Amino acid sequence: MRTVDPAKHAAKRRAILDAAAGCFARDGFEKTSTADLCRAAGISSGSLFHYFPTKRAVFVGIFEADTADNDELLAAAAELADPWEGVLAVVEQMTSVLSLPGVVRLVLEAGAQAARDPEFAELIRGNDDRMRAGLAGLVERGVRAGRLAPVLSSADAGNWIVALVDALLSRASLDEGLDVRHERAVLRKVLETILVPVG
Amino acid sequence: MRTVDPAKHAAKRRAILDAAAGCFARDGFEKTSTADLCRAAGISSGSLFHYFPTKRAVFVGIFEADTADNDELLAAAAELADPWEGVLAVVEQMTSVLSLPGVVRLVLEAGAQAARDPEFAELIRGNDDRMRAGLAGLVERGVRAGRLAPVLSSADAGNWIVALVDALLSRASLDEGLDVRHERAVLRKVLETILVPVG
DNA sequence: GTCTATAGACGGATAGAC
DNA sequence: GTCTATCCGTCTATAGAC
Repeated sequence: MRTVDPAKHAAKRRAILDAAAGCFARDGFEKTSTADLCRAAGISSGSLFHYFPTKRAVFVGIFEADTADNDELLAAAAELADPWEGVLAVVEQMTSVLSLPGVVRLVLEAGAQAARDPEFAELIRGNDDRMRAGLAGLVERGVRAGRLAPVLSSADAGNWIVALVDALLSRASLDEGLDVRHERAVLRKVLETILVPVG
Repeated sequence: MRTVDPAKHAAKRRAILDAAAGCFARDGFEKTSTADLCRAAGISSGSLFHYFPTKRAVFVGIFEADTADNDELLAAAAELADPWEGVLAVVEQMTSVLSLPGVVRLVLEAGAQAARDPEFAELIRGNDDRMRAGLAGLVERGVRAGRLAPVLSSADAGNWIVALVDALLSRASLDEGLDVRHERAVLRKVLETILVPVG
């Protein structure tokens, strides 16, 4: 008999990843034990290692899921008529997690882990690269349409938009009382100064 | 002993911190064992715990030492006649560690640790605050002298200069092959666009 | 004999993987 | 639940300066 239901398998996997994300965000990768993961997901240790070969695989799995989300976001932005609006939409979405401390911490943890896990770093960098390329494309379109007159090349602009968002995230994680609304406004001002929307 | 030699004690402490910084940068806080620290510093566990009560205290000690360094840097910059040059000097110094992968990784690790160690976060944030305030002061002086015409308030400018540098650091940690020279040039261009040096 | 500095063994606890 | 490995920090012991 076929005891394998792929949909159910994927759903369980996702449920484990969701529970694990909370653990990793709260305690970090190293200090999260596999027992913690089992408890959070409400499963046995046998079950955990059925779905993932190692603790690391659980952590990596969380960020593999991000790739698709980012592509969606960029595709949606690319469909907007105004590239400047597209840039703003992407930035807004990227900074929307500022109100979710767990996500910010998870990003921090990913950065630290990537520093000593080259394979994982490649995954993270791949995600970032897509984001940078997508934003660079939006800027380039804006330039061609005469909508943007950036002081940087499109490629540099894409890179630094992502960098600015990252900087805001990391500061938010350190400064609990940060005025998110204000900083987002300043970020927008900086973007305007660099990208120079026209018309 | 009456004859405690404070200089010798401080020197040994510093030597341990230096050795530890390498370990923490390479392996992270959690994965660095106290035995690793002892090996790196060439001392015994008894000695290590004579100078520091816990492993965490060693880690924290590394960043406590930074406070003084930053203050020095800001003081030196404040003495320059031209505030814009002062800003550039500070930024140059802050980004000089880009070629030292160890330092970059240590910064990453600090961010991750701060996310779950409020007391340590306060130390890091304190260091950052001084930096932000110092830069804001430089910008403010530039404005009063008619040397700068920034598109942001001085306080916001100080905040975002630090953010820009942080952004560059975090990107460098992920992307080994980053063209540091180019990115520093772009950073300078961005600073010029935001701060608008006049004359 | 008191104090600092050093060394290194050891214990109780906990981890990951199965 | 098992099994092996590892870890942090304590504890005891030794050496020398006063």
